[in-house]
Amino acid sequence: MAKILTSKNGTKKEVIIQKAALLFKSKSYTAASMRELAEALGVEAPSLYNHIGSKSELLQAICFRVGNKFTLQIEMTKSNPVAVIAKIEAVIRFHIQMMLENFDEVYVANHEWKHLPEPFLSDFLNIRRGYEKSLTDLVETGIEKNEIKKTNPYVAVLTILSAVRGIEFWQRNKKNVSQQVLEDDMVNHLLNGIVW
Amino acid sequence: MAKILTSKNGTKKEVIIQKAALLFKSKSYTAASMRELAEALGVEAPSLYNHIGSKSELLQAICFRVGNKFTLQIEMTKSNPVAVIAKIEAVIRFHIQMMLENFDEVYVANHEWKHLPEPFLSDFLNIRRGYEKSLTDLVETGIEKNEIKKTNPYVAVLTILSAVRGIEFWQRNKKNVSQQVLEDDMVNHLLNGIVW
DNA sequence: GAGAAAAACTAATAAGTGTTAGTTTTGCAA
DNA sequence: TTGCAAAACTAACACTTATTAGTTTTTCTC
Repeated sequence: MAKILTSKNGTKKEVIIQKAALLFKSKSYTAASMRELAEALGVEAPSLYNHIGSKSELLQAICFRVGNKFTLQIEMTKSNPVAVIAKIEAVIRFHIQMMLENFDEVYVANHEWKHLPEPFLSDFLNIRRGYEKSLTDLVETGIEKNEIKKTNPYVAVLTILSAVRGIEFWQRNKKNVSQQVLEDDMVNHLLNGIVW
Repeated sequence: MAKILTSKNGTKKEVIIQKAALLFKSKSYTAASMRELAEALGVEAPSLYNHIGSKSELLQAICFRVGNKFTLQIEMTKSNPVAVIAKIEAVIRFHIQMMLENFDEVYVANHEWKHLPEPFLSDFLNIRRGYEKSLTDLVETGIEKNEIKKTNPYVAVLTILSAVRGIEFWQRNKKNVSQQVLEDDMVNHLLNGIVW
C-alpha cells in the first residue's frame, strides 16, 4: 500500500494540487483522469477523495491561487509611488517571474479556466477583468502624464498581457537565452519597440 | 430525419469541420462530444461517419489547414523585395486578419494541437518550428541591416507571436476599438514601443 | 417510375469517466 | 499494547465516450 509523500512544507492536499497542475498542463483538464493523477502519486484513485472533494475543486484551487497572486501584486504596484512606466515594467517582470516559479499553475489557470463550473467561472472572469482594468488605468494615466505615447490603452494592454503570457512557449534550455535576457529584452521591446 | 445543410461553396465534410471548429473552440476538443457536434448539425452522431473518418481527423484538418496558411504566407512575404520591417509588419497584419476571418480554426489550432495523435503531432510542431525559424531569420536580417535594434531575435519573435496570438482575447464588439485601430496600434506598439 | 448510391437512422459495444460505499490497513496517542 | 482516526484499499455504480453493424430512408440518375 503506497502513500502520498508529503514534503516538509506541504499538506497532502497541497501535494495533490501540485501534481494535478502538472498533469492538467500536459494533458489538459478534461483529458486528465483521476486514475492518472492517482497513479502519478502512487495511489489508487478513490484514495484521493480522503483529501479532496472533487476533480473540479483541484482546478478551482489552481485558478484562484494564480488569480489572487496577480491581483495582489498589481494592487501593491499601483500604490507604489513611482513613475507609471516603472509600474508597467514591474508588472511585466512579475509576469515573467510567475511564469518561471509557478509555471504549471499559471499555465493551467491560463488554459483551463473554461472548465470551471459556475459560479466559479464568473468569479474567475471577474478577477481577470479587474486585473485588466487596473492595467488599463495605468496605461491611461501614463498617457495623461505624457510618459506614454498616445495610443489605444485597451490595445496596449492586450499587447502587453499577450506577450508576457506567451512566455509559456519559452524553452528554458535554449542555452543562449538566460532569464535575464528574456526579461530585459521583452521589457525593452514592449516599452521601446524594436525599430530605431 | 434531418439533413446536414451544405451551403453553396462547401461539401458536407467542410460543413462538419466548420462546426467542429466552433464547438472545439467553445468546449475544447476533449470535452466536446461527437453527439454534441451531431446535434449542432441537426443529425445523429453515427451519421457523421458517412462523411468523416474519426473525431481526430477533424482536429487534424483544422490544425493543418491553419498551419499551412501561415506557412504559405510567410514564404510569400520572404520573397517579397521590401524592407525587413515591412515584412514583419505584413506578418503581423496577416495574423490579425487570420484571427478575424478564421477565428475558430486559428483558435483551435492554437489551443488543441496537443491532442493530435502521432505522427501528426510531430508534423504540426515541425510546421510551427519552421514558421518561427522563418520569422527569426527575418529579425536577424533586420538587425544585420541595421533596420532593427540589437536585441535577442528569439525573444523578439516570441514577443511578436505571443502578442498577435493574444488577439483571440479581443472583444470584437468593444465599440471603441475598430479592427483598423487594433491593427495599426499593435503594429506600432510592437515596432516602435509605447514610450516616447 | 425503377434502380442505385448516398446518407440518414437505431441498436449496440467496449472502454473509460468521476465518484461512493464499505472494508482493511496504517500510524500515532494513551 | 490497545484503541482510534487517518488514509489506504477493492468493488461497484451510473454515465458518457467514440465508433461499428445493420437497416431504412432519401436523393440522384436514367
